[in-house]
Amino acid sequence: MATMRDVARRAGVSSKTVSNVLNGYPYIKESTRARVLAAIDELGYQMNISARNLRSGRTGIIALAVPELTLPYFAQLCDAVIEAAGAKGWTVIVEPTGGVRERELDVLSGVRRHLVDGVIFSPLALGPDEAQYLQVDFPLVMLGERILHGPTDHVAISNAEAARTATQHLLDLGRRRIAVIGANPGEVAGAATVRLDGYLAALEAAGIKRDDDLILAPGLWWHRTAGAGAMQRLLDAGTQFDAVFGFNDTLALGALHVLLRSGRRIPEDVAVIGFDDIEETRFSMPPLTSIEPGREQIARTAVDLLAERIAGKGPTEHREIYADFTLQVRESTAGLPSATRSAKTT
Amino acid sequence: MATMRDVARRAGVSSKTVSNVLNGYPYIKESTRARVLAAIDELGYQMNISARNLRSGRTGIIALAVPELTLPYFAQLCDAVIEAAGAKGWTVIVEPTGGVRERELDVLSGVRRHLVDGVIFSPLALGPDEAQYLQVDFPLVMLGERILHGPTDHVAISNAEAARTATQHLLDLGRRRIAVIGANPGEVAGAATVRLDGYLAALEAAGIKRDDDLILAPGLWWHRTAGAGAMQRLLDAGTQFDAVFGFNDTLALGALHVLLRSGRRIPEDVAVIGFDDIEETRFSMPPLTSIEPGREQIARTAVDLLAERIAGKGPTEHREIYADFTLQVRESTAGLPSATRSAKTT
DNA sequence: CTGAAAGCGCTTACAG
DNA sequence: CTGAAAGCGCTTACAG
Repeated sequence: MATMRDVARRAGVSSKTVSNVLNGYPYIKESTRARVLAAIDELGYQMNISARNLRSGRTGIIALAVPELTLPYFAQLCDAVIEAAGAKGWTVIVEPTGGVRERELDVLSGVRRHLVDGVIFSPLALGPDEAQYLQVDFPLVMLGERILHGPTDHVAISNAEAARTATQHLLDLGRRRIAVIGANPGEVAGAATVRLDGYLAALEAAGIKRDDDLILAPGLWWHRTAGAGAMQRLLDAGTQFDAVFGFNDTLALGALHVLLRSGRRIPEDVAVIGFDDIEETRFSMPPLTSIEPGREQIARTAVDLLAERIAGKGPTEHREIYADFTLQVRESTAGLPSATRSAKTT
Repeated sequence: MATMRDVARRAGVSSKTVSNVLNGYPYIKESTRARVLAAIDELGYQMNISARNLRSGRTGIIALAVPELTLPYFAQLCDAVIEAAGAKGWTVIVEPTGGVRERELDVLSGVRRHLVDGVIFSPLALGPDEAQYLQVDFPLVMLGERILHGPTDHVAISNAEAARTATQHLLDLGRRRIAVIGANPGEVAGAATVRLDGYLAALEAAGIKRDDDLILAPGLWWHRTAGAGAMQRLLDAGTQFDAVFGFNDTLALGALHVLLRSGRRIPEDVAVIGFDDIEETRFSMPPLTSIEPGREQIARTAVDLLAERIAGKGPTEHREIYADFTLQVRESTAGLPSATRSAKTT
């Protein structure tokens, strides 16, 4: 494989000049640049990123660590981050941790520190007691709710407010027995806790008493199957309810499935709302009302903050940005008289 | 940040000895090893992977390049490859290409050649005329149908046979007007072409003439919305049909949505079948019959083949492995009298 | 079982 | 506008 030195020799210059050409250094005679580029082309030269990295510390690569790609929220988040980073000329490597503690610590331990310029990290296993691990010597931007107010920049969903809005939407429709799927007993911090707070706040403001029978814990992984299981337990218990709030869309879609199986009419008997606004919400029957959490904004902001830190800019203190959410009303709560339903996709 | 030399100094040895300890070299006095490990611990030393890489060429990292994570098939494939690679002690970096030609060429050009020990690559933009680009000087395993019989190891779905099985399943149910969504006119090779071949073969065997009105092209990206659009066009055209075969599950689910909107009963009026067996198939109403393409096997085989190539083993000639598929019959084709429908999730 | 020397392929800092 | 020297932090090849 050709090295920079080979290119230099062929072009009749020093390797410094080749390096200058490749790095866009402006003060190069046009004829020199042309000769260098020709030599690069002829030799099929590709720079060795490890070597450049070893010397300069830069790689042009950032890492995005998330729990699991099978959860649509994270898959869509990845695509959005890749998009935002690409606009800045960066490559993203995605590092799924499986929500495994050890692999999440790896992200922070710096094992791959030298491969990337910075890291965007959405933890699942690590919690609020472990903020000390975030004290790292590389640019790091945190996502999610597991560790708030840590020592780094942080981009988060306005979870409590969004959950309150979702609950209020159901209350506005006249629902009073609203089940939630997503509680995580024992969790001190995390999306589950914060969203539950928002739910409870809305109930309290409406003068409705908390009923623990309506608060369901589907487990750590918010897949469809967990939502289906939780809903089945609620039905089996015979608890009365007229609405369901899934703390993410896959939980809500799993619950919706079980409700339809049981013969409930949606939303007449039970209104259903989710959270994340994944693509699939538009295609369930009926389409699922959801909270759009500001995914694009989260991705863009995380990349922007990281870019500043990598450039050594930004304020000394860490920043906490909360993205803007939107309630997306669809038929799973709003309903439509079936006569006016269109065959067109909403 | 501490270097190997710092560790060596602290332990009173040479950096070679530190290197030996870290790389599991067996012939080290136990007391020496203990001193080195203690020094590593005290200094919080982390090896610089770029430096090791520059010298040795090994990184312990493999790249997986796929079009887009928002497509559930690829998200689930990623998780499966990460799992299979992790069992071998490898880290995976995921490189979404967006199906953009230039970024797919980047994967092969070696820009990041020095960051990874090998690459697993599922192209979308690159096609059969471009097999020459696969002639690279690093271990590469190809996935998908875009470039068959290239110069590298290849793992593929038994697409034609699987599509034939899916079509035969519909024929066995007595369906005769089977629409397909997923054709890609102008494509010379790819999943669309091969699956269409399988469909046509099944029809021919059953003595049914091809009807181009039933062959729908949803575009390059097989998202739900593309499936919905294609189905809407079919309905608008007034073409009669009694079954739909979506070339992937998201196309089928988009079509299913439009069919339900239009008031069709599934499967009584129209039977629907997909391809990929994504998690969501179990939660649509009705649940979607699909082809499980052997995802786990594909992931495991791709990693195994790559491991052999990285180790410099394996036969000189390239290998082509076809994964085993399974037809997963669910209610979108089989139906169930509603009386016997259980509230349980299948 | 361990060490001293050389070098992987770049970029930095300094000249000119 | 361009070059010669040094060095980033490891591992290889060779001694002992």
